Amino acid sequence: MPVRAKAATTTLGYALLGLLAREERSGYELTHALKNPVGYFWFAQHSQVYPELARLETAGLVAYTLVEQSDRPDKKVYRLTDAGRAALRAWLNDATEPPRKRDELVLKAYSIWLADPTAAAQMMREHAQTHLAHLAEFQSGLSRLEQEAGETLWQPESPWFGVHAVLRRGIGYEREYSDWCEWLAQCLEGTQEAAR
Amino acid sequence: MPVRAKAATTTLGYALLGLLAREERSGYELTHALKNPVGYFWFAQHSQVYPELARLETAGLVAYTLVEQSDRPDKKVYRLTDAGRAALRAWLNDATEPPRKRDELVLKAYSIWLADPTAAAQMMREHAQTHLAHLAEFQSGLSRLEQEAGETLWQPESPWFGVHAVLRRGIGYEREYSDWCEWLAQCLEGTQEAAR
DNA sequence: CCACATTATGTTAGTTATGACATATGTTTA
DNA sequence: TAAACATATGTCATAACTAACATAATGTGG
Repeated sequence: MPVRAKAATTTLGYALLGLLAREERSGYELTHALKNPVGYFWFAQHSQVYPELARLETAGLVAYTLVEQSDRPDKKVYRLTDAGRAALRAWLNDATEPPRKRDELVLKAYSIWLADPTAAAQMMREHAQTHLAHLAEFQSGLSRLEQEAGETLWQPESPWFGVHAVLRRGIGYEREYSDWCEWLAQCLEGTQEAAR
Repeated sequence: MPVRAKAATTTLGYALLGLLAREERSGYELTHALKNPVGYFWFAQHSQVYPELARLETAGLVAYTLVEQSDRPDKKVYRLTDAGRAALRAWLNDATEPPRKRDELVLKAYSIWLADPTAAAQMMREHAQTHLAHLAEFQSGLSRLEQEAGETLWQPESPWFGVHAVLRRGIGYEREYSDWCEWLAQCLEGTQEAAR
């Protein structure tokens, strides 16, 4: 059974290492990569990314090369060191706590009996739409991945496999979320017979 | 379209108000209530609850009565004020951002191509079990609710309806999560033909 | 009888995360 | 021509959150 060892960095640090394990990137690029699809399950703003990169560098887990640019501001391109790769691998073996979720909409659902049912139903319908839109994004991401990666997206040693796994999670999550919103909307409208 | 108004308190504050809208509770009881089922989507420790209650009291959203006990330490029993109920209702109409998820296991999945597939598969199987256990808890919670609440759990004006909604979300979430873990484990073991 | 758990309420130090401020260059759009 | 946008890297004040410290009464099990 894996044991939770003393961490070499924060979880955000491992997120950055996981990105750099695939290719070299600047802080700016890492910040943008912390959107779709990884960032959909771990996110940060540049104000967190830059200091974290500095810490990772001090810890010897990443190194950077200053790239001078004439047309744009210069940038620091970071890469994973051997120590960084080892730390990332070690983290994968550590025990992981199930996520502690904080979801304001579910919290509102708990008090929804105090709200106007018609307005609440409309609100839930809007959220259903939002999550359907996210679902569509993930699904088209998976389609693109199938084009790009082919069979390698099923091979556990391939970096594409990691993207595949995250996209699958996103697809399941968004589908379930949107179904729940829709179910709740129907209950609120009193057309819940169909939903039972 | 609902607009995000200036908040009267933090989200944790609304969680506490939502609990107090149902019945009077002490800080200690609120902390424990911030487990199943509400707390499964919003949690806090007592070190956050007590100061937040003090702030809510200063803001006039809750009031308390000191209950002296001989066999146990005295306690402060908090109740919702009219202003508190109004603030809670107003919050329900505010726009809600979709939750920004932070899930370390999904983050690990992104880098899982660097791990030993056999060990990783075992890890995912353990997580599948954890989420199946949570699923069972939610399902038995729903069964108990059906006994207690009867038809009222389908009525949008009933406090039970809020519990019902949260439990439904929990059931869907945990089922989906556990399915994903299982799917990923099969992929890692190379028995993914069944999973495609 | 000692250790531990439960009830009960707080504080404090530290970490993590957010939103705004700050600066600089070049390109595109209205 | 002015404004907005993209690239690029940082800082800072505050807010939110965690883990540990602190206290105190009673009940329970070994």
